[in-house]
Amino acid sequence: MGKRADELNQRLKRRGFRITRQREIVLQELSRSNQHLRADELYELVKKRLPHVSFGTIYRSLKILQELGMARELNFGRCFSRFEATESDHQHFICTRCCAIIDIDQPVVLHPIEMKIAGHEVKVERYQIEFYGICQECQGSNISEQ
Amino acid sequence: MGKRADELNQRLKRRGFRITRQREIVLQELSRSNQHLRADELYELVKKRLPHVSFGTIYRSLKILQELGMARELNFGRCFSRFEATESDHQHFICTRCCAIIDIDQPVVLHPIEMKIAGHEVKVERYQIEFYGICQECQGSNISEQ
DNA sequence: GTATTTGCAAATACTTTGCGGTGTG
DNA sequence: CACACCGCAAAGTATTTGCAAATAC
Repeated sequence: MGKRADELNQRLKRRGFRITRQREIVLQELSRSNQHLRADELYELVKKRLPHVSFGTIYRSLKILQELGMARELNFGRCFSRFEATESDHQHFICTRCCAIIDIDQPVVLHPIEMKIAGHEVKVERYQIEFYGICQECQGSNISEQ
Repeated sequence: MGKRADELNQRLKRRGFRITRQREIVLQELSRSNQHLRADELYELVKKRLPHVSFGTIYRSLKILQELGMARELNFGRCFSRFEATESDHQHFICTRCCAIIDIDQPVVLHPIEMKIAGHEVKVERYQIEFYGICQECQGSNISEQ
């Protein structure tokens, strides 16, 4: 059994959830495709292995995976909701024209001094940086540009 | 006429859009309430001044305001879509429990070196940093934390 | 005058939920 | 063998769209 599936089962068990093939496959497909999947794309992938799976199950599994900290929902402006498995900590570039999402793999670290949020008694657990702009492909389809 | 309305009219004209009371009021209400409004909240505010306004108009005006760079849509995970007027550049803290959004007014600057996104031929136009965590109110109503 | 925009309502898109049957622990 | 979970379908929620009337230019 994969290390990842192991982790999932442990976390499910610890929270009183049951171990099911559906949840395992949803996580597998989400992790395997290193992309940012819309719910319907994930549904199609899972359906190849579980032909009778339903959207309800996809959404319910995603919700639990998020609760377990093994998946994350991404919403960027007007673009669709996307989901990704949370393996590495990385940031995203989002094309404001075509909604393409590109992972920024090298760490973008905020200096401690910049993380001070004075005056607000909040507990910051994580931060997420989104870079917005125009992707290479959309630049190409511009009005005469090299 | 307000400076802000002036700016709106100029931008509308430049893009061949027409100047209408609806668009002016949508922008006014969005700017006046220094909050992050859901579409339905904005609708209620505008409705006080234009009793027959419709959701269609709200959404269409918001889309144009965004196109003109005078409003911005915010989506944070599972929380609703919110809209805000783009006056100052600031970042956001989002409570993962109650979806409260707190503005971080002091600048959080990324050092130039940290903005290099090597290997991707993209044009970064802006970035947005979101801090996630638990807000003061939700910390108070805690039950158990590990 | 005419092309854009509005109000209204219906349609759409995405997600959630109720329920009866199924499978895990 | 009890209770969580699934598949299915229907409902819910947020947003978009078609169209005739109103309005900006």
